[in-house]
Amino acid sequence: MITRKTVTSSVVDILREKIISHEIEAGTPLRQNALADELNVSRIPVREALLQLEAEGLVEFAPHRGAVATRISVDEVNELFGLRAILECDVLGYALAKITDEDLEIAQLVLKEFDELLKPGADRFTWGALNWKFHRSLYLPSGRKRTLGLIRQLHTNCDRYLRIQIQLVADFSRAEEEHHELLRLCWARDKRGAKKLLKTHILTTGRGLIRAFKAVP
Amino acid sequence: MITRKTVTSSVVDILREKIISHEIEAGTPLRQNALADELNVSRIPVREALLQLEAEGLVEFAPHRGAVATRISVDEVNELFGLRAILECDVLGYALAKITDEDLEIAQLVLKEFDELLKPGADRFTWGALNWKFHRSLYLPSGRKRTLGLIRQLHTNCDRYLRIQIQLVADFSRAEEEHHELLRLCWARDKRGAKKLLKTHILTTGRGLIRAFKAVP
DNA sequence: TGGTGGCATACTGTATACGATTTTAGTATA
DNA sequence: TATACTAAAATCGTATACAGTATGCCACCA
Repeated sequence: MITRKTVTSSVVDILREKIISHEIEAGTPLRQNALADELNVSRIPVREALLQLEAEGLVEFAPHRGAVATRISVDEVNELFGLRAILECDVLGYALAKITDEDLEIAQLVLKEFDELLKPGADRFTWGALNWKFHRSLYLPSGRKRTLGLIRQLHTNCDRYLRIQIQLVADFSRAEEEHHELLRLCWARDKRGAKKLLKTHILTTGRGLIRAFKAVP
Repeated sequence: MITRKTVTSSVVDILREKIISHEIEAGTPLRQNALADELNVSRIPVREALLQLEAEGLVEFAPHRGAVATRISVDEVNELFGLRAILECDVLGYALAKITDEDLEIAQLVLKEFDELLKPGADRFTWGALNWKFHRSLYLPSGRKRTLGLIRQLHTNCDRYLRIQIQLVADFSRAEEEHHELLRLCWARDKRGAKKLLKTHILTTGRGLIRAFKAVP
């Protein structure tokens, strides 16, 4: 099965990555012509990509003034992690009711990839993608597509700010430990314990980010 | 302050209304040419409108096959109302901590509009919009923009299915009573009571809808 | 010198045109 | 009769072209 990719979808991916990685800084106006020239495409796919990114919350449009990479406040970071905590704990509850051993083994494999990442010299920029992959593997059995869609968006937005703090290495390894513990609780089908841990897992990450955020405004 | 409207945004509004009102039925392929001719615009704004509606969950795109009005399952209705219950209760908690008497008076006014609506002969199709207006007025003081955005989308999606059941008149007046009671609890700043009522308010509406849904598949 | 109005420029929004892909209908073959 | 293949039509995706709107600069006036 080959997957056909439209130009627009490629542009979406490229721009999303550039925004998440802060190659495009928050507040930067996104000139359609410039982006089109840079990517060797016409303005139409660029426009359509920007519209999709607006839906994801990464850019904002103003009529006749174009798109701007959104600038986010501390309050909003707080809100994002709060939403994640609520929605992810909820969906985890549904997932644990149905989760199979095979599902858990898949999650285990993702954690293996994580271990690689923590070795020195590894590309830490894939951390966000891998983090999402792990979390998603636990939520997928719930079958709650809408919720998963919302959570995915929240992760994308959170990643933008997680990447600011490279100094969060310590936090990464803490997260890693919590992931292992979380998976253990899932194997035990301990719904209450897993939800509780997940909540603090998400909220402490958020708080750590906000602390670092305030230090370097 | 005049509000400039682009063609695209008008098309979004028109198509959204058509989908919510079931003038465009679920599963219908949305031909870009046909829509463009019908609305006397070119295909570009139609495409861009469809992209936005995809983000709202009202249509789905398949590459080179175009957009289709999404068909929703009972499970998904269930999920939507579940999400509403969680998110709205959460945001109501934050809102009640800050809500002022002026905010509450605004909400009161919206309820007045509601009373008009329940009189015989009134246009029941604006019910969904008004319902959202009331709920929003209670949540707005929270200042949680992201959450409000998500909830708005959920309301739009729920409306599509609420409108199927015109026979839900009884349910409408029940909802109306609950709105008054909810507002009363907000005046009293009874956070726990308000959240509890809101939860059952949303979930019973959802369950009623699903019952009716199963009766007429 | 400070402010207002008008023009030039840059950029966005929309239309039109073209090329690519999918679907469909028809024909040939097993 | 059913299936595989081919050609044509329909539809989508993208490029190019034009029109409308915002922004900045400069002349002009108080």
